Amino acid sequence: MDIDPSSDRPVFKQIADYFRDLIDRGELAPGASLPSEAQMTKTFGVAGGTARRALDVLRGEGLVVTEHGRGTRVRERGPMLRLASQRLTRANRAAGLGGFAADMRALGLEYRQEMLHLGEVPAPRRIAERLNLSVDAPVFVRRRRMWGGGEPMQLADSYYPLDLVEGTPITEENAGPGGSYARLEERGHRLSSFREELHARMPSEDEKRALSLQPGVPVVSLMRTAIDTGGRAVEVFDSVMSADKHLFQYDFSAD
Amino acid sequence: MDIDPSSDRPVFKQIADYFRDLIDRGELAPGASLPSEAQMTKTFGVAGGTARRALDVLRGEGLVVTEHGRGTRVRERGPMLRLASQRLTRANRAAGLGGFAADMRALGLEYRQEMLHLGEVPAPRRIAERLNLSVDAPVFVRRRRMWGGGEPMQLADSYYPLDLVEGTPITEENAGPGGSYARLEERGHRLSSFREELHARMPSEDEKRALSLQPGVPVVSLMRTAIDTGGRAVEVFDSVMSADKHLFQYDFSAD
DNA sequence: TAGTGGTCTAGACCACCGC
DNA sequence: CGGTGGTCTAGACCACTAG
Repeated sequence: MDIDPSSDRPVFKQIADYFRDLIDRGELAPGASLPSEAQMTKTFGVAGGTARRALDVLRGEGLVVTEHGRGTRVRERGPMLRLASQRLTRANRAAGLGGFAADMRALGLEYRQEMLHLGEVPAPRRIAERLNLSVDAPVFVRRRRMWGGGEPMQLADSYYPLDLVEGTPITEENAGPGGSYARLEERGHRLSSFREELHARMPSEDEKRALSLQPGVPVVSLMRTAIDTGGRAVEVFDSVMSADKHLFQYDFSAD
Repeated sequence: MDIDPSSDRPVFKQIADYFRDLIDRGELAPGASLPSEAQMTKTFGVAGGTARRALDVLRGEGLVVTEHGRGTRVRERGPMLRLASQRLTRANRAAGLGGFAADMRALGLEYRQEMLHLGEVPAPRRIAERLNLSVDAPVFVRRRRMWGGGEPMQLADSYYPLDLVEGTPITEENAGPGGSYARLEERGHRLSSFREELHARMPSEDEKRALSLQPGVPVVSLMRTAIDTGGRAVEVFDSVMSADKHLFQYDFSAD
């Protein structure tokens, strides 16, 4: 409890250090309660604001979660979804499941998708670049929120050149068995390769809401471009998901 | 400047919203100064603590950086390093550069590595699992901090089974041309494949210091396992780097 | 209702920056 | 030196949770 007000290190950081240490060492197990702010003012001899700032630090690091009126607890971490590049092989697609559905099925979680938008939009720059179109050229987008195990798992926007999706179920809410990749292949665009680009950052306010993110949890943006055997980019899949719940695995040759 | 003290939304969040909006819309360009806290107390009619909390929010989101005595500015984002899986092909290794050195060379940044530790350590669980050893079995580690363009870029620990590195330059500060992968191949362990596992999270205090991370910037943990043609794991490369400065790209077949 | 967190104030004092 | 952020206090008032 060694808080030293005369130290160079600010008191609120010392208090944060104290609890971080307890958590790291497992003496405060996930789910365990931290003392209330009022308690801390007594045991550490500080004002309420100072106790509060210490907790702010831990919240910002994602170590604890606070519920108004109930107190502050050590965060419990759910299992992580391991997204391996093999999930997108033809064999897996042939099983009749789209990418995300297959992932969730593998984990035994029930799955559902919520369609947020379906229709033509002008291509944002990052999409246009990858589809080899000009910025603001019309593209077809399927914008949805994917749920797994009753929790929002990712925001996923799939973009397609218009000519590839007209008259296919890709423009409908249900893209059919095997997902939209299966539809593209039926239409003669046999998929040849994927490029995935990953980037982590803090979420925007909207993303925090849409994914029910705790404070202090980053998101991963995954952008996947699907290329057909003719070398044409036929889809850009642009998604955002909680970094907390996802781990990405890629296997590749050393040659 | 529409701050409404009677709104449900807390005043400090409204102030944060106001500046976030200016930044998003580009009206406050990277490098531009925000008003001082004292200024804000006047223009928004709030106490100092409230103005400060608004800035805390923006700092936590990584949108602004504050320098003591100098003020708060919109963060300037440096260029991102694109780490493509192709960087580890044999052709690139043959060019005589280790993985990181090649990346930095490609960007025209000068490069240097700082050795933090070189020697035997008991294998942590995550390493032992990947090298197929038991936990705490002795392994050889090269623990270093990589610098690029004068900034710390990553913390990188390479772990090796003891029998693979004894008597090789891998145990020395300079592993020689082509890096340790080249040494392993010379010793008859021709590399066959790599597995990379990525995961993003907020940094620990130590990582923040070692990588000079701004508040509100997540890190990416990249763990790479190198497999030789005999199917043996010959190295685990365990690294942590600023999410701000790195983007990861993987190309793989759709078959 | 008692206990918890959430917001806000007014002011003190210190530390760092740049002129 | 004046201006900037950084820490801390003491207290008011509100909102949510649970018994």
